[in-house]
Formats: sequence, structure tokens, C-alpha cells
Amino acid sequence: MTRKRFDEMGCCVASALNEVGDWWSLLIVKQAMLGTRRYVDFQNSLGIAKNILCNRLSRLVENGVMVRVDVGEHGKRYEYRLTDKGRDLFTVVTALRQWSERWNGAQDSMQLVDRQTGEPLAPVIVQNQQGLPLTVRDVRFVDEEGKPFEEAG
Amino acid sequence: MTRKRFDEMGCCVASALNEVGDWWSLLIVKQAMLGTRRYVDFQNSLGIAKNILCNRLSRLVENGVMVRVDVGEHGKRYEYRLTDKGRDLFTVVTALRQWSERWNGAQDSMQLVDRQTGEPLAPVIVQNQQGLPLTVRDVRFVDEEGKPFEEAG
DNA sequence: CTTATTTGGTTTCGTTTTGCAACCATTCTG
DNA sequence: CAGAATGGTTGCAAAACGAAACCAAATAAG
Repeated sequence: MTRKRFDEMGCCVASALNEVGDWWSLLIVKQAMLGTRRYVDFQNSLGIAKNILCNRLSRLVENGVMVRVDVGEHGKRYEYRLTDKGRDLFTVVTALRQWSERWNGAQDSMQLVDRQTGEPLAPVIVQNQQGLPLTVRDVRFVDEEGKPFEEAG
Repeated sequence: MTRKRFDEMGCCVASALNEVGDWWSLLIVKQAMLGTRRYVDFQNSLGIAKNILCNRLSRLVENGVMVRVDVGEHGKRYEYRLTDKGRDLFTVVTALRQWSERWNGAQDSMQLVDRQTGEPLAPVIVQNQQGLPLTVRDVRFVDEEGKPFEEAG
């Protein structure tokens, strides 16, 4: 009766979701991208229960998304920082944010801009090798040998 | 003691996760992008419990990510299809897939290629208006008035 | 040195969600 | 009409979640 395991479904999306697919993990990662590093700050900014936060941070560290760094300063002893793997979720988080903005309206007081130009970001899109935008209808799903992927049903 | 609500946190990412942020929803969407439309096929291909599948499909329909279409054929009475909003999650799913491939290796027998050229897709990236790639370090978080977003801590 | 405070956790307990299996109703097929 | 397929629903046990209480180490205050 354990939660279904997603890491052995032979699907990249599933194993990604196995690492960050719960309600909180991506929010923690997003918050970390905003600059939050300390336990109490995650707790206050997200309003997450302490035991859940603890559990999620441990899992993120386990999966190499974040690291726990010992900083010997006052009572603030640790910092949780994104790894390269964690920072690489920027695309996912941004795509998710923009999707929500497009379809649910911008309920967010916060906006992302290019640090250099100060301009808002371009929409995240899927592109082919030449840089042309692709929708889901413009792609094919193939197996290792390039044959079309057969779907049950 | 209900699950924390994410739709009123005043954060786009949170409200996106409120719609598709559980373990199964994005997998269902991904499967739909692969061509799956019927209840039984979702069940077989994902190995999801029937009551959970039912619940998730209802939620996805409620949130406008999918629609339930009545097709009067044999016992197969309904089809669940992606809406435009659902198809627009292609970026998110693809970014997630590529992230997993980069960091966990390709455990997937399936690959996405451009239908026209047959070539694999380009990596999904965040870009500025000029098309230059941006990492999380290249962006700033600002409020409505363009002032830097203040972080607790 | 002693006490209070901050930080980061763990424990406890009640509620909700999940997973599984069994059951049910409707629509075809034979 | 009997049987099968589809799309559910129900009931139950295990697990996860959420809130609050409790705990331990390291400072800081006095």
C-alpha cells in the first residue's frame, strides 16, 4: 500500500515526477530560486508544516537537487542551496509559471525579467534543431530504432 | 487538515501545481499527448488504480485541461482528450522529460523527434526577448513596479 | 556560569489520500 | 438472452499530511 513508485516505470517523465512530483517539492525549488536558503525562511514563505518541510528537504538533498551546507552562524546552522541539477529545473518552473499565467491569469505580484535588459522573459517553447517552435502535434514518438511508438489502444 | 490549498498563495507556480501538481496528473497528461484517450488505456498504460484515475480525470476536466467526449461505440463510451490548455503543457512535460534525461540518464525507450525532419528536439530553454538563453542567475525577480522582489531572509 | 532564544528537527495524533479488490450499471456482441 | 467490455463506485487497510507539542544544540544576554 505504499505510494506507487514512479522510478521504475521506464519513463523519464515518471522518474522526474518521482523526484519532484509531489505538491511541495517544486515550490521549495522555486522558492530557493528566489533566494531562500534557510529552513525557517522556507517555512515562513511557504507556510509548510515543519515535518513535511524536513522530509521534502531531505528528499531533495537525497536526489541531488539541493545540498545542505553547514554555516556556523548564530542559531542558523544550515543552508539549503540548489545544486546544478536543481538550478536546471529553472526551465520547468518557468514553463509552469508561464502556463499558469496564460491560462489562469497573473495572480502573482512577482515577475521575472532579464537582469541585463530588464525586459520580461520570452515564453518558454519547444523547438527543433533549427529553432522553429514545435507543438505536440509537430512531434512524433519513436522507439530506439526510430520506429513509431505503438500505443495500447 | 485538508491538503494545503495552493490556489490562493498568490503565486503562479503554486496555482499551476494546484491543478497538475500531484503525482499522477502530469503523467496522465503526458500519456494523453502520446495518444491515449480511453479510460482503460490510461489504466493499463499507467498502472493507476481505477478510483484514482477517475478522480484525476475529473479534476483535469474540472480545470479545463481535458474534456470528456461521448463516443457511442461498443462499450467504449467516452474519450478523454486534451484541451488547448492541456496541450499547452507540452513545454512543461518536455522540459521535465529532458531534465530527467540529463540528470538521471535516458531510462526511456521512447524518444521525441520533429515530425518533419525526424531529428530529436532541441533542449527546452529559457530565453530573453532576443532569443538568448537565460539561466536562473541571469534573471531578476521584480514586483509590479519593477522593484526588486524582497525576500524574507 | 546560568538562563533565555533561535534554529532545525522529531514525535504524537487525528484527518485525508492512496492503493487494491470487489462490486455495479450500461452498452454492445454472440 | 447470456456474456463481455467499459467506466465507474464502494469499502477497507496502509500510508502520507497537517498542526501542535516537544526536544536538543548553539548562541546571546545577563
